[in-house]
Amino acid sequence: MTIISRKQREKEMRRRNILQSAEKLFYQKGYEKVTMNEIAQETELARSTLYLYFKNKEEIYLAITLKGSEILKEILTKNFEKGQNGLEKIEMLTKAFIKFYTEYPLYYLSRFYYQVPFNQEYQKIDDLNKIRTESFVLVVKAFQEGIDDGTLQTDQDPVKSALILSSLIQNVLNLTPTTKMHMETYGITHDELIDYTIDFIIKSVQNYKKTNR
Amino acid sequence: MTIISRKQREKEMRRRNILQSAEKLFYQKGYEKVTMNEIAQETELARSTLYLYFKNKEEIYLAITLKGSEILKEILTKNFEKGQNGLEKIEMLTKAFIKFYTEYPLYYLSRFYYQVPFNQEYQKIDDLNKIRTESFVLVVKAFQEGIDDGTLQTDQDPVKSALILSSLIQNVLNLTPTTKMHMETYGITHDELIDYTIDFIIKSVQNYKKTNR
Amino acid sequence: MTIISRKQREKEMRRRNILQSAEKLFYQKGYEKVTMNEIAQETELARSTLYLYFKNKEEIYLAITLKGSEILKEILTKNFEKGQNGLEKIEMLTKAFIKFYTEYPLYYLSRFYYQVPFNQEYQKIDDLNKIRTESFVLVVKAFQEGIDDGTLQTDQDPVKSALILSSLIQNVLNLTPTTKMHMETYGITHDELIDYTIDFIIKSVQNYKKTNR
Amino acid sequence: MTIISRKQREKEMRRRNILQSAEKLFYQKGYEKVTMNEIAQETELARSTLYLYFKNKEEIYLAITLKGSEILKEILTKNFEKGQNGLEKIEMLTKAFIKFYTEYPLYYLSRFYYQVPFNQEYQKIDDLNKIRTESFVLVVKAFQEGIDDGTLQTDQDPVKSALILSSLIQNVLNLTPTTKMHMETYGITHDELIDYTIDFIIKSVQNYKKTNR
DNA sequence: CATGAATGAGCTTTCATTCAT
DNA sequence: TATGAATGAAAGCTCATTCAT
Repeated sequence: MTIISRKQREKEMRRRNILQSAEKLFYQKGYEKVTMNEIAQETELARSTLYLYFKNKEEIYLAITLKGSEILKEILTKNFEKGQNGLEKIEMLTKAFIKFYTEYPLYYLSRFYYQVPFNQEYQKIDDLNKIRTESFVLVVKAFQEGIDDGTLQTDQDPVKSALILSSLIQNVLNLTPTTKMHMETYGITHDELIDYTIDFIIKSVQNYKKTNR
Repeated sequence: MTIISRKQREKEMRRRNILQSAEKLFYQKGYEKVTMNEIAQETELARSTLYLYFKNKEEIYLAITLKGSEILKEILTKNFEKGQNGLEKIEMLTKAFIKFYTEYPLYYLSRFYYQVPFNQEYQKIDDLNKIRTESFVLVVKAFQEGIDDGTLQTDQDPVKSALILSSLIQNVLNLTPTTKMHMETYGITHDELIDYTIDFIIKSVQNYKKTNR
Repeated sequence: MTIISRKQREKEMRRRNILQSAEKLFYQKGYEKVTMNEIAQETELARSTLYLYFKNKEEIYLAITLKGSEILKEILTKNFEKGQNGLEKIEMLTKAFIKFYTEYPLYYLSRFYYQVPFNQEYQKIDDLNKIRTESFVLVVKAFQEGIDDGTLQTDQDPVKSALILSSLIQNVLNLTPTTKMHMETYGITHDELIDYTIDFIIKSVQNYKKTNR
Repeated sequence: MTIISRKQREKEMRRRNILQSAEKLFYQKGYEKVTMNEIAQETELARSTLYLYFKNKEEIYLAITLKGSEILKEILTKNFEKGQNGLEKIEMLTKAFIKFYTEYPLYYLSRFYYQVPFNQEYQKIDDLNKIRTESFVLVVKAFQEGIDDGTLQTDQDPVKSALILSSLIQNVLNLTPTTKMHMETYGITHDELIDYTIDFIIKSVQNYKKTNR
């Protein structure tokens, strides 16, 4: 039994290694530009060996994206529960995004390269979408709670606000080259921008008529 | 002389045709997935003829992006001048983005595919960056003006707010598949989201202590 | 116009060259074992150039087979008309097969490698089958005529006899390695076997009660 | 000793299993299209285990072919002895082929795929050829006997007739797609064709001057 | 100026075979 | 003995780019 599990562990390890290498490369160059050869070299395996672990390039990509979405969902769920009211929940969720990005920056590629033309048949895409929806629902819930308990502005739409929140955070975490350029021009660091954005979000959604922060 | 200029005009025409076809295709399928063959067919030219007008595929992409950035800058500049104070200028600039997106949707690809790994040598990238910077500066200026004249919240950083504004608008105009999915789940239309986002931005940056909108 | 036709001729020439090389290789090694690379080398073209002339390997194979079937049909048709009665027509058709084989031996591969797993969709296969059927019908007709005019045995089935005739001729023209071995063992040449087979066929189908050959 | 022989029996068993699976697959899809993986799966063994029993794919093929040739030879030998004169022997041999084909259809692949480019070095090919020659010699002998005893036409060449006989039978048992198509066109069944061919053969070789069948 | 033709480099993927365990 | 893992070699095919006309 120990033998089996060792082998399995090793196999799982290899799989993870492949995913790590692929993540890194996808992140650096984008899905299309990365070749199976590069992934193989990065993993120090033969190109053909990759096909023992993944059916094709798409599956590698999907595995990474799925994993990332799962981790994010987990972090979001935990943080959601830590908030005592709607506003706090929004704060905690926002920080959850930051935490995810900081600890697993590579997974962020998922947002950028989600454009990949998957064979629609893939049932795995459904899995992915399910998880992402579950994550998003948390944000909506937090908004709804805050609207109900009066910690957030009561005239806002929870869904639309959730969409805006997600957009903002993703953008500020995963900067485009142009944005980077603007930041350099004005000497702004990434951390500064992140902090500012968090403040901006909170200020924009909280019920300033009620709370005095 | 007239002959020369006619020829030149025709040449310019062809160039534009190529760019139009390419824009459309890049927009539909993404830079990587578009082949020179497709661009040629769309333009009704031979594949090799494209190379008389552009050094390679990258240059076509760059030309489109540059053109789009120029148009955007122009619209922003015009609208900037229409605003009487900082807040109005921010409003006008926000609407300028919408206008640009509505009238030249194809150029929006630029944001998404800006990731294309250009040979750093390209001097054309500098041109592009220059124009984009000029556009961005306008937004910063508007914020500064509003902060100075008291129509915008005085404790905000004009540059960081400009970055957030740009991000938000771009994201809300050019939706990711995931965002689209969330919108479908909750039955939200694109126009609704755009309107909501504009309101959100204005509300977030204006000096609510002073103005009563 | 001459320019166009020259170019077209040259293009047609290349196509033929490719087909010739492919024929030779298919004949020598069998469809599966022949690579596009080999065909390219044999034709002194780049591998990718082949794809300008044929969509894929299957199409090359089909083109050869189709061409061969067309030539055979033509020869059969001509010879069919030369025979004055059924028996003579059978003789002429038999000789037509020999002639075809002698002049275009490579096309004989068609019989052997017809097993190739074509995508059923191919409409070209229908074309091929049509021509082959037309050829076969000629043989059936000849038998029917001979049965009717009494030069062939009257108690035979024209279709089944036609099937046997075709089989025999094809086999004797295109020898399997085992058959070759047997021939070597007994010191029999290919021409001897062909002659003997022709005699055998005629003797077997003719009306010996009537004719005195 | 019993232990050893049990082991040996088991080993022999495995070998046979592999051959059975391979036969089936070769028959269905052709040598080239069958992968070692498929053979392994069909046998419920690991891919690499096949290599303990056979040096490579070719050897599997050869083993099947050899086995088939041995069985055929045996059946031919038995039937040869049952015939009382040359004509009867030819009849019995013809029926032997049919019997072999009916009972061991899979082995028939041997004829079709004999084209496989074996490394000439193989000594096993000599074994195969020896057996096939022995089978063929039987047919020749039967013809010779019939010629000598007057039951077969006396002016025929025993070897050449034997070659024709073999060809005819093999072809009629193992139909090409084209032949199948012709048969469908005219609504002829395989059994009908087989029966007709047997009659045809007998009628063609027997001494009609002497016998009155 | 325009193009048809050609190509080299590179892609994803398959598969027979080897080898350490 | 049996196998899972690994791999090299090769396959078919695509595409941006070049070049002679």
